[in-house]
Amino acid sequence: MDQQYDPQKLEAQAQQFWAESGSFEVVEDPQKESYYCLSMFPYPSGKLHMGHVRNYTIGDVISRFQRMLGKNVMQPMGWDAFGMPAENAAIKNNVPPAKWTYENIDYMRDQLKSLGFGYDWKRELATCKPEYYRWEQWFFTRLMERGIAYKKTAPVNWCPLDQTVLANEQVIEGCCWRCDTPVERREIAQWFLKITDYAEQLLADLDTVEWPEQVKTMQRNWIGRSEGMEVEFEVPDHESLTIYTTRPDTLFGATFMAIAAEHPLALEAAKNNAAIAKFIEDCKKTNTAEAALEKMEKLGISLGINAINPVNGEEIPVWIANFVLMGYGTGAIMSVPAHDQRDWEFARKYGIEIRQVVAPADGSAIDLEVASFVTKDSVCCNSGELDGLDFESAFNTIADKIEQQSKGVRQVNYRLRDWGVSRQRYWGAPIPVINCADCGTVAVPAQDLPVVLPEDIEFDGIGSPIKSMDSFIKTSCPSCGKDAERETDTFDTFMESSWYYARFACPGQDTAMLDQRADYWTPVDHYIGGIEHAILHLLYARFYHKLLRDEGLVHSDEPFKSLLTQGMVLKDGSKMSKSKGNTVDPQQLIDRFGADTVRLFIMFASPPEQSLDWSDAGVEGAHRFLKRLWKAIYQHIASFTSGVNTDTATLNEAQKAMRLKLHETIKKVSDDYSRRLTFNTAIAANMELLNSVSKFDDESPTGQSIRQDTFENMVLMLSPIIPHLCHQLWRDLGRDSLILDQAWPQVDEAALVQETIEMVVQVNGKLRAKMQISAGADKASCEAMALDNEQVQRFIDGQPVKKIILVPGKLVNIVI
RNA sequence: GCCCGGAUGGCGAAAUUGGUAGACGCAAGGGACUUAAAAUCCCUCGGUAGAAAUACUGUGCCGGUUCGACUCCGGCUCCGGGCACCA
Repeated sequence: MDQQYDPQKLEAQAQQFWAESGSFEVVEDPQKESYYCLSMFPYPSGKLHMGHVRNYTIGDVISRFQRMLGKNVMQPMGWDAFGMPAENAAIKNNVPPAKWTYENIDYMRDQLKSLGFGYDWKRELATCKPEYYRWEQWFFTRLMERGIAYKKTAPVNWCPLDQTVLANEQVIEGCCWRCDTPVERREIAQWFLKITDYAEQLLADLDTVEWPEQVKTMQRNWIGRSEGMEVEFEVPDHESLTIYTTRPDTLFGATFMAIAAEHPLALEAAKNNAAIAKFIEDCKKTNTAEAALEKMEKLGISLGINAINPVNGEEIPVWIANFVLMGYGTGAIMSVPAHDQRDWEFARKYGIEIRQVVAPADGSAIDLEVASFVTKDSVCCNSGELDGLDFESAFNTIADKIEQQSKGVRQVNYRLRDWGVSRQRYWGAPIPVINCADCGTVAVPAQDLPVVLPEDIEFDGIGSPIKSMDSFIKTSCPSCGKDAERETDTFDTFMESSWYYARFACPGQDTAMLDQRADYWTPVDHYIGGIEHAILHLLYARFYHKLLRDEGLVHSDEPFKSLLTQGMVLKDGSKMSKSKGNTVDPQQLIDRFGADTVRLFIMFASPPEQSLDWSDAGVEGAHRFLKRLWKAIYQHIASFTSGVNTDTATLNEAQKAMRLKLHETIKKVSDDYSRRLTFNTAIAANMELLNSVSKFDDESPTGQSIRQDTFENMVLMLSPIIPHLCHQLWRDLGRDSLILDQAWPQVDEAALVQETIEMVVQVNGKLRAKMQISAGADKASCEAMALDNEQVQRFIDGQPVKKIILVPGKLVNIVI
């Protein structure tokens, strides 16, 4: 064993050993319990950032720990390789997106290897490769057949100068990022997947997964199930207006109707009213992002026509309002300003009546001059036969009546909208559709797949190059054989990331999307990734898994059994990003301190779900611990001769205390690794253990054996986090087995038994004394000893004791 | 705007089921070793008062429940994440 800890040398050796022995290559083994540990694959942006290092270290620690529990662990890695940054880089550096992407992948793969992650590299995939996306294209054609994929118009951000579609992130304060032209909203035909058909399942199955409650709540809110009614309002001389409301109990309070700018009734009115046409035109000049829509000023214009309220026959005016969207519900609402805040603001602005029709159930007063009153804990008033009824009774009474009169129906609605998968961009998987003048949209037949994205292109950034590439576009109709054109839109990159986890199980499969190996490995046992993916990616992947199931390709309902959402990596209180200039390059730290130091610090600095504030000084602290550990073991083996021999019957007090500390640590650390996933406290416990064993200077054969046993267990416990160092130390401790294949340490319950314990004594809940008492002491003797304590007597000061609360083994609280 | 989180010493954090607030580490200060520095080792380290023992006080703010609250409840403030074409 070297006297000095030399991470560069030792890490290179360990990594070479793992690569040469194929230590992390796995195959299906029905005899062993499988464990699929997956970290969200990276976008190959150039080089690893600290968020990646954190994500992949967490996954690697869990994988190595599960392997020590005897499971058949699969941990793959790949590349989420399509997306806009490659296009941006292409413009900036004048290099084709494909070349840029492949070079980044090569560089980042080396970085991952230098961090010692235990990936099965034989399973590596990149989503931009035709052998990957061909199955996505094939699956899409299956979804077209099943009616899950369909085409409809939807709004996009449009730059009128560049004549191109913009992503939300390319719209800066309402203007095009490239030419600063004000952006417009434009309706174009796009492909959608009917995720709304699966809304109920996506909601219900959330109860079956072990995910953070926070994420489940976010998904529930996103799906947004609501029970309400569609109600029809007659409009004299026009088609009637159907609205959706979750509050039919407030129908008597409707004082106007509001419809979307794209609503047929609005478009009809615009034909002979210039002011209305102008207003509709203005509505198009807003961003399509929800945040922008919600923050903009509420504006409207009256159509000058009235609708008839079916509950009381009242005529109320119809307005166009910019906060009503055609894509939600029916594109029309009834407005009850007294009991909806948006309606309230709108009514105040345009001087519309605010009529209270429900009051707080607890009888408290409300002030409609200040704000609307919206809770469902309410009682009806000013509402005819509904007066005095609570929300539920009023809902049912009015719903029954409206349904009897055929003026509306009960309706469950979801906030969730169908998934728009078309992107008007170049660097993505081509949508496998051919547009024929006679046959319409025709799916590309399976034998003609993949539709390969041309990679050798000139990219100017203004529009996708394949949109003007005849060699790509011109083809013949698979149905009638006549000249036809390919679809030039590509898929949303969430399509690729929605099924990669299943494809990892089936490397080399080139005749099918998935095979039976997917059933051995999926669902993923543990999925690890950023909290920023809590809704979109995780919801789409859940949806896709159900689609795969319904196609018979997998046989489970959910893709990810348990989920760990890691927090952000921050520097000086804000997220590390290039734009803020506060990034720390992991590579420099790896080169300087070694991968183990980086892994240790990142796992020690905070628990995985919390944000992590980067500290360069903390890294040095982590490095110091590794040097201390090395030195302690070096000194130990210099004098250690005997084998491990701990005859526990004859131990002295210090020896018993050392074994107690070791087994307390094993117990705590096992719980931290398996149940709590708090690796920071697992590391802290091992630091304490090192501090204890360093003070344990018993050089007797028994003492040495206890020290050897302690070090062996410490190295085992730390090996998932600092695998290179532990790989070496295990051998230096005289073990010729491979630490990777060692079993996780076992707690010796006998070592945990103590004769005396410390109890805390409180007077009126305040800590006043501590006492040593025999572990088996009964209630009475605990109380007697506590009352007898001098310090306690001082605080009781002769006052009568009202009661004594005893928490066994912990504390006595004397109440006076 | 809507949804979801978070806030504990100079800093990162710990306190797992309502039961000793600050484990572990960083930084800082003092000391040992050294010609010197680095490295290493030892000591101190929430605040106030005190030589000390110790006392009081302290977990973003205001209030509540409880023998007992960082932990539970109600109301705020500030910070972070997501909001459907960033991944």
